[in-house]
Amino acid sequence: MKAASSALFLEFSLLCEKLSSTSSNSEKVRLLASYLRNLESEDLGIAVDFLLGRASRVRSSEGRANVAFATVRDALCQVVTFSDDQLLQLYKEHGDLGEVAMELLSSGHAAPLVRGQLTLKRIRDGMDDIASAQGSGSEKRKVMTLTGLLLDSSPLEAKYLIKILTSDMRIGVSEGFIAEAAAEAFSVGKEAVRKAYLLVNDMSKVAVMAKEGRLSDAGFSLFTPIRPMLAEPASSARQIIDDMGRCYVEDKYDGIRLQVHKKGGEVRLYSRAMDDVTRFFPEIVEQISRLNEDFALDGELIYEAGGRLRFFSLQKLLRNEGRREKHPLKFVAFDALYAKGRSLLDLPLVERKRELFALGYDNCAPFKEVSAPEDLERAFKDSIARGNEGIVAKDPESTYQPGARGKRWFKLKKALDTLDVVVIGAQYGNGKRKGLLSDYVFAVRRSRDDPTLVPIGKAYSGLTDEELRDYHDFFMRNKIGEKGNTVWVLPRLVIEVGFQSIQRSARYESGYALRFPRIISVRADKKLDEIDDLQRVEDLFKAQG
DNA sequence: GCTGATGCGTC
DNA sequence: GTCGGAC
DNA sequence: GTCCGACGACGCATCAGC
Repeated sequence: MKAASSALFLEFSLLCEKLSSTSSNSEKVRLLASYLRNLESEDLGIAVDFLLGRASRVRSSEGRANVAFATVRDALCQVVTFSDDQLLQLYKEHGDLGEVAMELLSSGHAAPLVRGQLTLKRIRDGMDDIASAQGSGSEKRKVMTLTGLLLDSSPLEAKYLIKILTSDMRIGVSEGFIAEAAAEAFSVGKEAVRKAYLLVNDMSKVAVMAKEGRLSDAGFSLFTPIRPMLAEPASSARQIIDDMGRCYVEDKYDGIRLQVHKKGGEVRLYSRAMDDVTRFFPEIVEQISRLNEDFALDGELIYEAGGRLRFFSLQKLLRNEGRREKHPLKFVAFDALYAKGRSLLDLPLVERKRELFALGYDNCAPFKEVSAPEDLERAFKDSIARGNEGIVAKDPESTYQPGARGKRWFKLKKALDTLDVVVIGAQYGNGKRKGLLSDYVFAVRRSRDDPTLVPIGKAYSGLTDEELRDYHDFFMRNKIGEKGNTVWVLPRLVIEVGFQSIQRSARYESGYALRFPRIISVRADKKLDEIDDLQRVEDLFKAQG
């Protein structure tokens, strides 16, 4: 008898099948709980990671394996024969690489006579191998390892193998359900599991803690980031006041969310996804390490010069390790999570602000208390005038709720600009939008006198499923060509797109692109000669300052 | 050494 | 970041 | 209220292939 036995991957795959075919939340929890209950600790950790599409633990906190379409295609090539056309066709039909793999394997070209048995641990080892591949030849190595696993996979197992590897599970299960299931499986309180998760921030660890009765070990600790609290979008100052009454308001900066932990001489910076980004921003480390106290702060990293380009300037630095030049970076702190040796998460904002300002850090975000819509409105205008995105309004009595987008923090952003554009193409969707033209490419006129259409962006967001289905048929009737994933259509459908701002772009012929585009309405009343032109785009771009 | 494809993380 | 859909 | 999935633009790192 082998000591290192491990749960079968086939059972895991069957569970996933059941999960994806049920829409009932309670049924999902029940299925998960009865599966998780019988796993020993190591398998439990792996199973939770896999359920969340987290392939490996090496190299990346988010479990990414640096594998997507191309690598999977190359591995499948080793196992089954198919043409490029076939593959694209299948992908178009299924909108999901895992399902494509299942389909290809079940056509039965290459099933070996004897298949090794796949266990969770064996898959995890393979995933680790793939994720840790680096340097010259790493692509080949990834393909080889994946091929090895595929050779031992039944079609169903291949489906989930690929889904995990590409972090593309789509089984309707995420952290929330796992938390509930772990509570049920190991007979512990749901709240205890949730609370541990907010602090430990790793569902696979939390599940194991629940199993082993160690949930109470969880506590806030320095150098373990927590999920940042989020703000709910609001449509007006009045709505915010109606919901919260009195609130604290501060500017919404166009930067990068940052959590700063300091203990003694050690300073660590964490991004919104809780990746350690310390190495990219030495300026901030230097500023923070001058301070005396130990603490954890929440705030926004901003670029102080560059006008409209502030966010882009930051983005350039984000992966740029070991640079020599200095940049005008500033960490604006707006919350304190930990100070004086204790967690502040359960204190109301009023007191957290007090603790924050008591640290003597000179870049705390200024804030004001308001209780009238007009005052909030004024704060909003002032913020825009300072070149910021809008405001965030917070309930002074609220505790810090990690990861929550509740009605305790609201954000109010600048009103959208809009353009009337015409749809010139549409792309096939993935997952639940498989086989559906679900992403529209649109264009403006070159000028008032020149009706040539120049592409400027893509959008789907804003349409309902029903509308997508209707326009799918419309586009198929107006199809004039097809290339890759895109169907080109006669320019007949005029839509109004909203966006946050306009960017220079090499991606589109127009030379511009839209930030956060969405479809506001379909302008069936408008004709092709009524859409906006490039001149207007340029005007809007310049007006941004 | 350069270029294009690919992957990933920020908003 | 955005949004719609389902519970 | 909350969770989930289907999507936008950008820029950088990495690797394959020339």
